[in-house]
Parts: sequence; C-alpha cells; structure tokens
Amino acid sequence: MKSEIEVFREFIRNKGLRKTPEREQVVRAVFAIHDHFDVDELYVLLRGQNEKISKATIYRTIPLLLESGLIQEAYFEDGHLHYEHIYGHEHHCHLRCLDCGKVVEFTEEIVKDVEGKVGEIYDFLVTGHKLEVYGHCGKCKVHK
Amino acid sequence: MKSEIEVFREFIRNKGLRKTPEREQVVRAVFAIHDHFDVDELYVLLRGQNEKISKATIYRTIPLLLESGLIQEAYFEDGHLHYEHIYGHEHHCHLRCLDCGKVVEFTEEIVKDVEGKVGEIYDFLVTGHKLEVYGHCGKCKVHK
DNA sequence: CTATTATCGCAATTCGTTCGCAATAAGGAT
DNA sequence: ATCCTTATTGCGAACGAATTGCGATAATAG
Repeated sequence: MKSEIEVFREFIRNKGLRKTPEREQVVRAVFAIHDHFDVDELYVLLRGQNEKISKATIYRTIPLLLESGLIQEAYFEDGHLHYEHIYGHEHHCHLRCLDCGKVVEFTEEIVKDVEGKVGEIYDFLVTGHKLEVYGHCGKCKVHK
Repeated sequence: MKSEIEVFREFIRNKGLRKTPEREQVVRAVFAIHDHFDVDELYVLLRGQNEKISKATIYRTIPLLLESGLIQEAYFEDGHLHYEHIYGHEHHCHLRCLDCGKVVEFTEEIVKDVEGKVGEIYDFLVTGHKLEVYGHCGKCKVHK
C-alpha cells in the first residue's frame, strides 16, 4: 500500500501541478493528526513545528486532498468544516451525543448493501456515504 | 396529528417564551417550502409576501425550530447550512451527485436496525440519524 | 542556467451568522 | 382596560471562516 505522501505526489503529477514543500507539509500534518481535524488545527500544528506556512495555503491545499481521495468532509460544527482521513482508514460512521458532543466511531457492513441497492435503483455510480447517528450518551441520558 | 404551528406554540409556551407574529411567520414560511430550505430562502419568501421581517429574527428562530423537533440540519453546502422538515415528513436519506449537485431522496428501513444496534452497544439513547450516499448520477457518470 | 508561470504569503474582501442596543410590544399584574 | 416589566425586534456593526488579488518567490521545462 502506497503511503499518503506517495498518493498525493502521484495526484499532483497527474494534474500537472507542482510539488512544493508547503503542500507536502500540509499532507504530513493531516496524517499526523489522528483521524479528525480542521484547518486551524493544521495551522497550529505546523506553526508549532516552526514551519512558516500561511492559512491561505492550507485552504488552497484542502481541495487537492479532497480530490485526491485522501480526505473527506466529516461534519460542519462550531462554524467551520471538519475533515477526516479516508486513505488508510477503514470506513466508519459516527455516533454523536447531542448534549456533550462526544463522538464514537463504529463500522457497519450493512450500509454497504444500502449503497449498492440505492445506486442501482437511481442509476448512480456510488462512491461513498456518510452516516451519522445521534442521540444521548450514557452519561447525558441520565438527566433526561 | 397537530399542525406545525400548534406544535410550535406548545413549545413556545412550555419554554416560557413569547408568541410573536414574527416567529409564526417564520414557521409558516418553513412549512410553505417543500422540504429543504436555507435562511435566505425563508427571507426572500417572507419579503416577497411583504412581511417585514429581519434576517436576525429568522436566525434567532431557527434554534427554536430545531429544539422543538420541527426541523433538523440537512447538509452544509455553498457555504451555509440547509435545513429540512422532520415533523409530518417521513424520514428519508439523501443520494447526492458529486458533479451536478443533484439530490435524490430515498427511504431505507435497514438503517433503523443499525440505530438500535449501535445504541445498545455504546449505551446511547438514539434519537435519529442522517445518511448521505454520494456518487455520480446517470448523466454525469457518462463523462467519467 | 534561464525563462516561464504556478504557487506562495500577505492583506483585503466576501459572505454567513451573531451581537449590541434602542425601540417596541407581549403578557402578567393591578 | 391600563400599566409595568422585560422578552423580542430591527438595524447596523462586528465577527470569523473562507476566498481572492497581487507582487514576490521558486518549481519545472528547455
């Protein structure tokens, strides 16, 4: 299995874009964070490592990461988007507590079947899905 | 089955809030639009009816509609949130084309089972879910 | 090594959403 | 019915995420 950075380099080359240290720093930061992240986390992480990179560059790199299939949008919260890895990570769904915001990840094979079924019915070439289940976690449901 | 406006009035009363014409105009606008909407659509609709209402009031009413269980967040797109009805509408999932943005609605019973199963495993009181399947629609997949 | 031009950083801008505040009006008390 | 308290409104300013214009820089082709 190719490393994330290799996948990214291949993508950049195929698109006729340039391989730059800034872009690769972003890729490394993305995969240095476990699973979920947002732009500001990337920025803080990179700045903490004395990398001098601008937020604009991070924002400009995100669409490349999306298009290359390395990451995807996870959810919109606190006024901004949050992303998550796809590449190298088993697909998972989210179980979110509406009270404390806690997020648990789980996997569910059945949803794959739904993908195929729905794709066939509506003539879609299905590439993925996003399932979020929400409710009240063990701690929070006590007070309900 | 109670009407949307009745549900809303009951909610307002129980919370000790005030029943105002502005809030009720928003509720009526929400349910005058078929299913999906965003804040700007509500604003345009209400202004078109010569209702003088400010966007701030619409923004301030949205959380009430969410909390009362009449609507829920549907998806984040084009830089802002889109909402959809819950009350009086059968639950459904979304199938979205990544190329043209087309959204098809479908229902899938199986996901209900996933809700129960996951809730039990992780000790959550599950109240709902959001499933979005994406890919390329019939028209767009031709060019791939 | 040089030329071309994609990419960078910065600052300014856009746009969705929230907030501060004075005016207004809802609803309980008289 | 009228008064009084204070929640709610509308306006415009403010905020924050994301985008963009532009001159400077640096990555690739020749």
